[in-house]
Formats: sequence, structure tokens, C-alpha cells
Amino acid sequence: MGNKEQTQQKILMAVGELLAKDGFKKFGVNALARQAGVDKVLIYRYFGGLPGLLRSFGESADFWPTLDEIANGNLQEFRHKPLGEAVGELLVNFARALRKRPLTREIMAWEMLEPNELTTILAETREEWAQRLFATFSARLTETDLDLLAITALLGAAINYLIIRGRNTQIFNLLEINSDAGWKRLEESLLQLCRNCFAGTADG
Amino acid sequence: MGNKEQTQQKILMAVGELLAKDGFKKFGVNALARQAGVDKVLIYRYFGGLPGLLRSFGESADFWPTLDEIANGNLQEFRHKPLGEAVGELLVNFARALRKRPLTREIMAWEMLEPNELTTILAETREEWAQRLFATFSARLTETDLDLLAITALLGAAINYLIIRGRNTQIFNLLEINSDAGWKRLEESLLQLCRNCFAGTADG
DNA sequence: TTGACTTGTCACCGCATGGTGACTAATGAT
DNA sequence: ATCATTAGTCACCATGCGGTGACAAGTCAA
Repeated sequence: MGNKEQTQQKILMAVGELLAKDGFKKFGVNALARQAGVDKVLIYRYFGGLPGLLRSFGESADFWPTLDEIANGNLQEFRHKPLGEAVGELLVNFARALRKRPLTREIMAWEMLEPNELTTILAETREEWAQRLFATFSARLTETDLDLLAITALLGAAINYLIIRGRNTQIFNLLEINSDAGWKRLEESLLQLCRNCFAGTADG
Repeated sequence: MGNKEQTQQKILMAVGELLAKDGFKKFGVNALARQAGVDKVLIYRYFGGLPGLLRSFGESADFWPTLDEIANGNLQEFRHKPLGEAVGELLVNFARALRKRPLTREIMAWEMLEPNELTTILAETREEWAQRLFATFSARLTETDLDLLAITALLGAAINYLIIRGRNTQIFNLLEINSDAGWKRLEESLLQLCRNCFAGTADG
């Protein structure tokens, strides 16, 4: 007789494997059961269906980078850097962290098409994450009259777009968005944008 | 007996209607024939299938804003504005033009997930468009040591993301990306980013 | 040994999809 | 009037999907 826990694990593993292999386009109960080498009825029995499975999967992995990873393990240090400097470096680290996570990129792409349990969990994680990050700098908002929220929204959106688009496109705006060289240029410009932008106002 | 040209028109119209109504998720021969009120076999007969139809559709519409629209009908004027000013305003107008085109937004979303005949046409249009725009300012590249291409890639990506994301999301980064008020903040920050960024170097 | 329960297998259902072949009915040229 | 062509209808196919009910086999308690 089989082992229930082991089967559940096989199914959970298969979610990540299938997403990484074929993307969310072909994602479904049948394909999932095939990937796991398991009968699909067990997905319904053990997880109550796809939504429940995605929920379980979402809670069992680290799709999103931690604040520590973004801050090179030293968030405190960033509180004392000039604002433009800090924002720029955080954004660059954020982009690097996402580039290393193909699974997260896939989920982010999925999010553009339709919401589901997995993308919802990702969105919640990100929301809480963003708020904690923002709170870290809330005391320094008076340093500038720029709209910090809108600026980070813009630059965060830029990173998201390039990350997602890079899954199946090499060139955007005459620029290689999949090579390290191309990203180097983007990172550099990201830093310059932030530095120059905040330089116009008082800096801490 | 029916009218061939009229039927072809009905089918072509249905492409836009269906995309606007249900997005590309449910896009297919059957749904398309239903929308057009026509038998699906005619799609194969008249267009050789979906790819051919998309090609025809793509060549029969103006998804992409013209350079004139982006430049308020006066591109020459932009050549004499300070570089940061010009880039910023062009980007803002670009965003506004896209916000007005739900169909284009849908195709842009499609493009992020998978390429097809329609997105290819859009990409080619945009590529040529970008090159002409870039050429307009090529003579002034010496004014700055910034990486103009990378910067416009970033800010263009930002706009694309927010445009696409706005289709089914209200809030991003604690910001309303679907209301006019939210976009006002984004536009303002976009302008400031460009102004401040280019201000550090010599400006024309 | 009996009987309840669990794990897993299998066959099946309804439905939608992309795609094709056979047909009807109108048109127009000879 | 005849006959080929054309526009459009319809039935059908294989395939894949999400989802369910019936059942075999193995486990454990009474």
C-alpha cells in the first residue's frame, strides 16, 4: 500500500516542476497528475482540487526574496545611505533576486493573465513585503518632495516587465534584456536615475 | 446567397470585438465564429486559419499611436526642448495614448505570454516606431553621458507594465493605477525622473 | 476471521476545442 | 436548360480537459 504523505509531496513537487518545465499555459489537473506520476483523483482527495493544491504549494516555498536578500543582509545600513543611493541599490538587488527565480517569474507572468490562488498568495506576500520596506524609510520622507511611492511603483513596474518579458524575448527597445551585459546597462541606468533624481532635493 | 466580402469583414470585426470582450484567454476559432455569427469553416476558407486571420487583422487597424500623437502633433518642437523635458513629455503622452487603446493593451498583454502573428505585427510596428523616434534625437546624444536607450527601456517598460496590469488590477505598490488621480501621480513622477536625471549633465 | 477504513487504479461522463468532408442552394456563363 | 462555381450549413472526428463513481488491495482494530 502506498504512502500518503509521500504522495502528497510528489504532487507538491510536481507543481513546481511542471510550472518550470511548461509554464502555466499547460497547467492543469491532468498534466499535473502525469508529472507527479500519480492518479489525478488523489489531487482532489488530498487537496480538494487545484485551488487547494496551489494554496498548499504557495505556502510551502520561498518565491519572494526576503528583505535581507534585497539589502545584502544589512537593512540598517541602508537607512543611513543617501536616499537615492539606497532606493537604487535596493531596486537593483530586487531585480537580481527575481532574475534568479524562474518559478517566481512564471507566477508573475501568470498574474498578468488571471488571478488564482497562487498569484494571490504571491501578491499578498509582496504587498506585506513592500509595506515593511516602505516603513523602513517612512521617517525620511521629509527629506524630499518627490513622490517616493509613485517613483518606486514606476521603477518596480519596469523591473517586473523586463523580468517577465525576458522569459521569451531577447530584445526590448534595441536592448538585450536576457544577457548579463544588457542587464548591466539597465542596472547602471537604474542607479543613475535614482541618484540624479533625489540629488535635486536635500539628501540625508 | 451571402456576400463574401461582407462575411470577411464580419470575421475581421469579430477579432477586435472578442479580444475586447473576453481578452485573449478565450480566443479561438470556435469563439470567434460564434462572435461573428458565422460558421468557423469560413475562417479557414477565407483566411487559411487563425494565423492568417490575425495577420489580416493586424494589418487593418491602428493599434499603435503615431509619432505625431505622441508629440502633440509637433515633433519638431521637441527637438529644441531640453532633453529631459522632451523625453519625459513624450513618455507621458505615450502612456496616455496607450491608456486610450484597450485593444492594444490586450495585445500587449498577449505579447508577454506568448508570441503570435498579431503580437509580431505589433512588435514590428513598435520597433520601427521606436527607431524613428530615436533617430529624431540621435544628434543630441552627445549632450549627455547617460545611457538613453537603457533609460527609455526602463521607463517604457514601466509604462507597459502598468498599462497591462491595469486591465485587471486596481492597486499596485499601494497606488491606484486605474484612476486618473493615480496616473496623475505617475505622470508627475515620470516627468521629475526625466528632468532631474538629465539635469545633472549638460542640457540643450 | 470479520468488518471498517485507507490508498490507489481505472473507466467513464460531459464538454469544448481545432479541424475536415459532404452537402445544399444560389449564381452566372455557355 | 445545363453545368460548374461559389457561399454557406451541418455533421462529424479525434483530442484534451475537469471531474466523479466504482472497485481492488492492503491495513488495522475488534
